[in-house]
Amino acid sequence: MKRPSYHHGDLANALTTAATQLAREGGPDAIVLREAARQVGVSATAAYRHFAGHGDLMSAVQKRAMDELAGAMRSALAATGAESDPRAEAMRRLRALGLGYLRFALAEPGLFRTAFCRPTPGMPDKPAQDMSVVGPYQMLVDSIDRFVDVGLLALERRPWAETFAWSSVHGLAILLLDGPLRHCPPPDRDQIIDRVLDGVVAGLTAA
Amino acid sequence: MKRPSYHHGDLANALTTAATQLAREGGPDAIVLREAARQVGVSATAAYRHFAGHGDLMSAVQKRAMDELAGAMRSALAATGAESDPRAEAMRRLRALGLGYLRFALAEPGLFRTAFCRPTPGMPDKPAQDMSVVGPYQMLVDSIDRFVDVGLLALERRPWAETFAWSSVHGLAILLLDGPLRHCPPPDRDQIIDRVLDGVVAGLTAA
DNA sequence: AAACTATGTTGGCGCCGTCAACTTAGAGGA
DNA sequence: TCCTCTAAGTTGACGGCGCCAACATAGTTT
Repeated sequence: MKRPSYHHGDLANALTTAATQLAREGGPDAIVLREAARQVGVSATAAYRHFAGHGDLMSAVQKRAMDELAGAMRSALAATGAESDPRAEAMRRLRALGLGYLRFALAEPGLFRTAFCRPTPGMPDKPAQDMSVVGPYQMLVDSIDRFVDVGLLALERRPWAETFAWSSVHGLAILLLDGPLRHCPPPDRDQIIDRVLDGVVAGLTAA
Repeated sequence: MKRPSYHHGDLANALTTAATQLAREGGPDAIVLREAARQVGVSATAAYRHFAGHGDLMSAVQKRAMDELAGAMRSALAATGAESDPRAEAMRRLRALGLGYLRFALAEPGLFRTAFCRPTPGMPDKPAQDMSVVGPYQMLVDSIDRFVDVGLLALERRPWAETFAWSSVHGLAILLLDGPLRHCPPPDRDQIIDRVLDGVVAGLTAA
């Protein structure tokens, strides 16, 4: 595992990958710059040629995590078969999105927590960070727009509708991962997920 | 600020208070054992006579934070005037609870984040911890039981209904504090909160 | 009064993020 | 071709952290 030349060639990427693996296994707190450098086979301070500091590295990992989440949601959406009734289809797509979100959170808790962890002092906290969320967010917005298109959601109730949906699903993810539901056995868990998705759809489509 | 005697007398409490103040100002990551000891005017290792370690201290702070949250919710509930229509009253109480929850999260972000932060290795993670949440949780359950009592929520939809409500409100809190909504100006914020609470009530009471 | 125990203190370990100063390898112009 | 310049890595050090072992002190008990 010794690199042939003095210069690495793609250290920024290698460090981000190593740090992402750390986050995958232990969440945001497991992202330790020195360990990532160690795994890449480079001195700790070498990282500072490519990252402003720990927060900057973390922010790179966040972006990767968010991309993985977006991918999981995309897959979940793609795995949803077509439907004749457009209303049923709109609901099914929204549920698929939520399910993809939750399944990712449960399958990759470390990455999920990292994706949404609060910007540490020393992190950019620029619009760039919010941009990385555009994948998941845009999918959700599109999915809710369909509700309007097929007449499931009145235009006057459209504003912030996606925020409601996102809040519910995200909150459930947090409660399942870190909250009081964290020791909930999988059968109950699946039932809860179903019920919360029911609530979201009902909350959106209610008169 | 020098204590008169060699023995402090109530060090555990003093440390917890100091640590709680740290958490209030900077969230869970700001809870640093040495700093708490410093502020109390005691050597760092003295804390180990009263706490198993950093995680144990943190867990004590968590309990305090959860108590403060429960207090805020209780106040919010108490501030709600009576209502003639029992259905309207049930809804109003649930909304008051959610509002109290969210206002606390926004007013005391550090404590709120600490209250719900994931058990670190080294923390008990015993039922005791889940017990501390019994205040907020029980209030929510009671409030939703009223929905059943007044016929707003069918019995068959009762299971996990409080989980749905909690997820939505908790998720919104997280998104507002740390998520993509963290720079949302207060007017929009209040509107969002209203809309999400609408969604919760609608999701619960939908046919 | 003596011994015991609960509660502090000091000093030190290994980890962390970060900085300053030095070294190396490779690219580009004379 | 050689020489220089600079981007990319290195070493060594600093202060802060959680934690441990060993020691000191002050109440309590007998």
